[in-house]
Amino acid sequence: MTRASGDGTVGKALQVLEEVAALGRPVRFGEVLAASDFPKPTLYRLIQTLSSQGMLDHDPETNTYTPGTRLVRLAHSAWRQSSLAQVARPHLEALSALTGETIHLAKLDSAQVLYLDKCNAEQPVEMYSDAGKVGPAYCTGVGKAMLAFLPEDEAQSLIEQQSFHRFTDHTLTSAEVLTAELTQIRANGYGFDREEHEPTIICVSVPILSQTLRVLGALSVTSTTQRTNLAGLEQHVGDIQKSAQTIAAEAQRWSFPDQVKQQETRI
Amino acid sequence: MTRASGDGTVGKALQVLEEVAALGRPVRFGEVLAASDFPKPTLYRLIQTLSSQGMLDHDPETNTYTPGTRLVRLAHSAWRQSSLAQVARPHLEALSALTGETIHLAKLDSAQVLYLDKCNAEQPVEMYSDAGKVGPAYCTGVGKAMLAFLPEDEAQSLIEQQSFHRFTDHTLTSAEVLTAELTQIRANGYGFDREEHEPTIICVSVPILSQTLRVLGALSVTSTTQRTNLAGLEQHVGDIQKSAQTIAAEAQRWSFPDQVKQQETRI
DNA sequence: AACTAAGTTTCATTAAATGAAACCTTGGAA
DNA sequence: TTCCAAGGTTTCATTTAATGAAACTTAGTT
Repeated sequence: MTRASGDGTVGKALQVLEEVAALGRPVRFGEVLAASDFPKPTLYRLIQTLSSQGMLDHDPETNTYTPGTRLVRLAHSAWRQSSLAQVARPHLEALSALTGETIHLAKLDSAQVLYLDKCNAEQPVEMYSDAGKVGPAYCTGVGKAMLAFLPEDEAQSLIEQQSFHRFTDHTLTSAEVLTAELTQIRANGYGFDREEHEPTIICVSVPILSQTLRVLGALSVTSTTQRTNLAGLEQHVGDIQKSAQTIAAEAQRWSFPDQVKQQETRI
Repeated sequence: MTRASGDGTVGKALQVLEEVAALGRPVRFGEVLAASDFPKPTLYRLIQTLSSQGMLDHDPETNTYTPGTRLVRLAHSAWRQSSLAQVARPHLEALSALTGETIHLAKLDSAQVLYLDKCNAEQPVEMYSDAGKVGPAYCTGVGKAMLAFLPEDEAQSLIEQQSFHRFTDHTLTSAEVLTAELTQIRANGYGFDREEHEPTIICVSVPILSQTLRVLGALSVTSTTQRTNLAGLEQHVGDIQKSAQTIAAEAQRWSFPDQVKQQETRI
C-alpha cells in the first residue's frame, strides 16, 4: 500500500506528470525527455495521453507543457472532501484569532509533510501558495508531532527516509537524536520546532489522532523569536489540543457516508 | 487533442478517479463499482493502483476512498505555474481594491468554466473553496467572454455541449440566443452576466487574449443588483481590459523558458 | 453456526504498451 | 531559395500488461 514507483502504465504516466511538475515551468518535449529515463516514443505517448486527458496543458504557441488544469479541478474535490481540511477550517480561524499567530494544518504524504491549510491572523491567505506545499518531516513541528505518534515500525520506516539536511544550527541531523526527541514528544503530547527549519521561526505542534490513535494530521501555532519564545507558545498547547480533538471527532463523523451532500456548483 | 474518454489504461484510471471525486464523499469499493461500468476485478485493480500512487486516499478504518492528497500537491504545482493564475494575482488584488467588488479569474476546461482565482475586497478568500470550482460557460460572464472570442468552429463545438439549463428567468436557454449574445460581446469587447446564473448576481467580463488572439482566460467584476447595476459595472470595463492586456503580456513572457526559477519548498 | 454480502485472487485470454528505426516538419544558416 | 539539423512524430513486430469470468476468502450479519 506504500507508494510504488511503477504500477504499470498509470504509474509511469504519473511519474511523467511529476517530472513535468518538478521542472517548475513550461517545458518542451525534449526537456522532459532529457530529464526522464523513458525512451522517446514511450514518453511521447505518455505525454500525449496526459495532454489528451487534461492532466497536462499544452501551449501550442510555445509548444510547451505544464501540469494541467484538470488537476486543479480534481484537487478542489480532493481538498473539499479531505475530511480534515474541510472540518478544520473554522478551528484554524478560531485558533488564529485566539493566539494572534499563524496556524498550520498538515498531514503526512509518504515521508514528507503536506500542508493542507494555513491561517494567519494578519494577512489573508494567498490561495494555493501554501496548501499543497510540502516540507520535511524531521525538522518541522507538525512533522515531528505526527512521527511521534505513529506505530513504531511505520515511524522507523519514515525516519529512514529523512534527508537530515542541516537547515539551521538547531536542525536535528540524525535518526538517533530525532528518535529521542520523538519519545519526548510522545510523552508530552506536543512538540516544538526550535528554529530547526528556518532561523527565528519557532512553533508548537500537536497531532490530530483518531479514536483508535491513528495519526490523521497535525496542528501547529507558528511564531518568531522576535515575537515570543517557546514558553509563550507552550501556553497555547491546551487550546490546540482541544481543537485537535474536536477536529478528529468531526472528521471521523464526516467520514461515515451517512450524509450525502450534493456538490455545490455555483460560485 | 480534445478530451478522449478512453486513452488506454491511464484514461480508465483517471475516469475512476473522476467518479470517486464526483461521489463527493468517502466511498467504498462497492459504491464505486455500482457507479461505474468497469467489471469488478478491473475496477479493483485500478483503485489499487490509484491508491498505491497516492491519487486516492484509503481510510482503513472505514474502508473508504477519497481523492488523494497527491492531487493537492500536484495541483499546487499546476496552479503555481499556470502562467495565468501566477501572473494575475496582483492584478486581481489591485482591481478588487480599485472597484471594491469581487474579481474572478477563470479559464476554459472543456466546455466548462474553471475558476482559477477570486479576490474579494472585504472578506479573505476561503482557500480552495473557489479555485478549482467549475461552472457553466453559457450563463456566466467569464464563460461568455471566452466563448465570444474563440474561433468559430471551436465556439460552435462548445456551444453544442452546453446544457442550457434555466437557472433564473434571465438565463439564455438556446444556442441561437447565446450565439447572438456572443456576437454582441465580440463587437463590444466585453460582456455582462445579467442575473443569468444566480438572481441578483451581475457581472461584467472581458477575455484575456494572447497576442495571436488566442483565448487564455477571462476576468470579471462581480456585484449584486443591491449594490449597483450594469451601467455601474460598465465603468470598470477600461480597468479590467487594461489588466487583461497586462496579464496576457506577462503570461506570454512567463511561458518562455528563459527564467529557470527554483521551486520554493519552505513555508 | 450458517448465511450473505463485500472484497480479493487466479489464470487463460486479449489488448495495449513498447522502442528501435525510419520518417516527417520546422526553423535556421548558407 | 535550398539545404541541413534538431525536434518532433509514426511504424510495426515484439514484449508486456490489462482483462474479466469464475472461484475464493473475509467480514458482517441473522
